[in-house]
Amino acid sequence: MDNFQPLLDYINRVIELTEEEEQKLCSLISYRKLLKGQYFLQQGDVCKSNGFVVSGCTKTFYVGDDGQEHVIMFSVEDWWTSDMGSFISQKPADFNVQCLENTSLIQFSYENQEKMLLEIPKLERFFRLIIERALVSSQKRIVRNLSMGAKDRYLHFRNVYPKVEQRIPQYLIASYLGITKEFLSKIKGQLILEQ
Amino acid sequence: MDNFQPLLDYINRVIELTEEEEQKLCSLISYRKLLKGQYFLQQGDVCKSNGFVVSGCTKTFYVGDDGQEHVIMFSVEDWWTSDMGSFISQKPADFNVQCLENTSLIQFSYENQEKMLLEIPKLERFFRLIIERALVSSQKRIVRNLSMGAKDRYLHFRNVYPKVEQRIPQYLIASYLGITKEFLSKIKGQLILEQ
DNA sequence: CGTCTATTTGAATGTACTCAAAAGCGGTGG
DNA sequence: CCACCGCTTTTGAGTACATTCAAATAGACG
Repeated sequence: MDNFQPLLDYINRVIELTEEEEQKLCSLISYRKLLKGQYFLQQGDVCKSNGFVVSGCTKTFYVGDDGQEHVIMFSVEDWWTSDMGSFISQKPADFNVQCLENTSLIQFSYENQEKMLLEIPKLERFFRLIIERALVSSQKRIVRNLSMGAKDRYLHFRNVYPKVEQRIPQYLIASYLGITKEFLSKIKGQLILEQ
Repeated sequence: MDNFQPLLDYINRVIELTEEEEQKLCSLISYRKLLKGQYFLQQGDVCKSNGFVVSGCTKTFYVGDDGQEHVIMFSVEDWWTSDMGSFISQKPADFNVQCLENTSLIQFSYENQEKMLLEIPKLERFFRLIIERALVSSQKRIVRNLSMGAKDRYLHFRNVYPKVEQRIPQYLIASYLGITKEFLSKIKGQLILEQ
């Protein structure tokens, strides 16, 4: 399937798959298109598949007891999207995943992912490596949240994901950074005055 | 080696190793004792090994530009300790790992870990699974930091790690929670008044 | 042009921090 | 056994960073 090429490229940057393995893999995944606003996963449902974003963008968010939304992550091209906690345990999800744009993604269902790991053991390594990297990023984010003020967290975000910033509404970025939309607006105002 | 039993038990709770594999594994790891206050890893050094804590306790922390310490995690019995970012890239570490008590741990050196993954492919799965769990915890911690006030974060910590709380000085717990020691003290005072 | 959503602005408030000082708590030695 | 030391915790006053709420402004789209 032509549609799966971005994923195969992504995987082959980490490990090397044979033709055969690629075919096997492609037989176990599926392609899906979602419209802006559609949910890939809803809080309370079991996360039955991991998504690899081919185009578009999703936000993963948590709705607290007070009804407030907290953005956990954005997923753009070549990123994964899911509620990993729900996926690995097959228990109800804590998070929602919703499309911020029309989004195409490749789905790994729980059953098929298990199957492909048994049939293509190399993928164990692949997933270990990418999850290691994700864990490192996650830890670094915790450190930033502990050690930086809101302004520096915003500047960091802007430097690291300049393209992501441009396609996502500011109030969602504020939520991702752990601040209110009003305060982010004030920070931006201040940054403009500074130079 | 008798000393490695806690690790073998831990691994066998996740996957199943044969006698042979256990022996192979044990030939590639080493046992190490550190005293209270000693460093397992220092910021700037390359993290050459992952540690599995058999007894004792370590803190992993980051020293910011302003000189302030930020505790990333505590590792007690049956937990891992390292700077994963440094370990997987073999680049200088951002974090320090220091013993809060006399600590015994099992070391996985970078080279030997690679070797064992090649010789015991099952371990790829093992590490994938435990890292997945670590990533889920890390994400949940981010959510707590975004969605809860300091008091609720403390209560959560106290509920989830009651034993850990008792053996670690309060000012380090404050740092882990992302608040000052003074403020944690005030929260505790307030909690006592409340009931 | 009007409507809807997103962003900005301002004033009042709250949560958590800083700094300084005092109190508590082990351990050690006289 | 008590006095002293170093380290941790507590307390308080003043401050800073970030939030809330309300209202005004700006942008996007039909």
